[in-house]
Amino acid sequence: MIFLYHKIAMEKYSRQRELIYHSLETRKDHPTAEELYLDLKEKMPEIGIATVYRNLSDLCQKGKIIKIKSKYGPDRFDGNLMPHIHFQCEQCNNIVDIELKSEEKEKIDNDLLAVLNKTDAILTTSEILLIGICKQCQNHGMN
Amino acid sequence: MIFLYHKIAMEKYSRQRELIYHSLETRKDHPTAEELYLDLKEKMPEIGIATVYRNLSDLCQKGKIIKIKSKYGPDRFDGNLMPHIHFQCEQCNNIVDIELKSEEKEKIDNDLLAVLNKTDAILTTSEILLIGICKQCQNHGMN
DNA sequence: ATTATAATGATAATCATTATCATTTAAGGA
DNA sequence: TCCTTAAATGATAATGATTATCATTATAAT
Repeated sequence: MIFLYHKIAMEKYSRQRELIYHSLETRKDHPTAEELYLDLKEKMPEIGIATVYRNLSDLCQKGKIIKIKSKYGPDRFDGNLMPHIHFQCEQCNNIVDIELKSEEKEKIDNDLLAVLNKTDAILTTSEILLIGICKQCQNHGMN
Repeated sequence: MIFLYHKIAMEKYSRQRELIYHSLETRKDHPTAEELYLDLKEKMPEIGIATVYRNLSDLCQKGKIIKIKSKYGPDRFDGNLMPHIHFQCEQCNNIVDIELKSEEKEKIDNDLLAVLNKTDAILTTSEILLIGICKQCQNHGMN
């Protein structure tokens, strides 16, 4: 006899997802999927790159991490959910967080909301990317 | 007798580049390379998609147009060089310009500069993308 | 222990973009 | 006008990043 029944789709634990998430939570940089994959392979040699992409994508959809569309090169991932903006160096392509004090964040949000109010859109989120030349690249010149 | 001499690399006119640039200058939306290609093919059936990508890339480097890294889907291109920010609808993926009055732009720039001054970076440019739900999608619900 | 199914890893497939290269075209003399 | 030169083109191969497929494994509940 066969019983057919529904089961609600539920997340099932996996060591891989745990590792991916924990790594992004603790790293301070913003690795690409491949950079993260190569790093995690050291701790877990059997991990596959598809698993990394799959979980990064899932974690983004659940809002647990953020995908950054890099101005140059492939997408990067960020486990920092605190209000912040990004700075990308146009020479070394590195992206660093710029943390915002709550008063700074409010000021910027207010400016942006004032601008958006002219339209009839609902604001979900905003992304600010500053682009320029970082300290190191100013000193070393072009590599 | 053969004379060898240098010639400064100089831009040579092409009907294709003219068409691509003029189209982006006048369009108010932000097409992807492929969308633009399909549109231009109607006026110039012999145009190739490589030519579109090539010229979009060149025009970007010369600062005559802007490449927008879309939150969803492939890159988009923008011929509007006036100070403005973008709004992308997370349901229909459309991107629209939000023009800034010079006082609004100044306010935002000042906020961002204040934040950046904590670092030692030089600011070249900034990109602001607002994400949310546009008027149409609020009315029609999810398609 | 059994069962159901979510998740994985290998890899094929896809999508967007860039590189290659033979041919065409624009521009500037002869 | 006719040459010459090199930039630009268009077709298409190649690449890079990401997603889909699918047989197998691992988790969690009974």
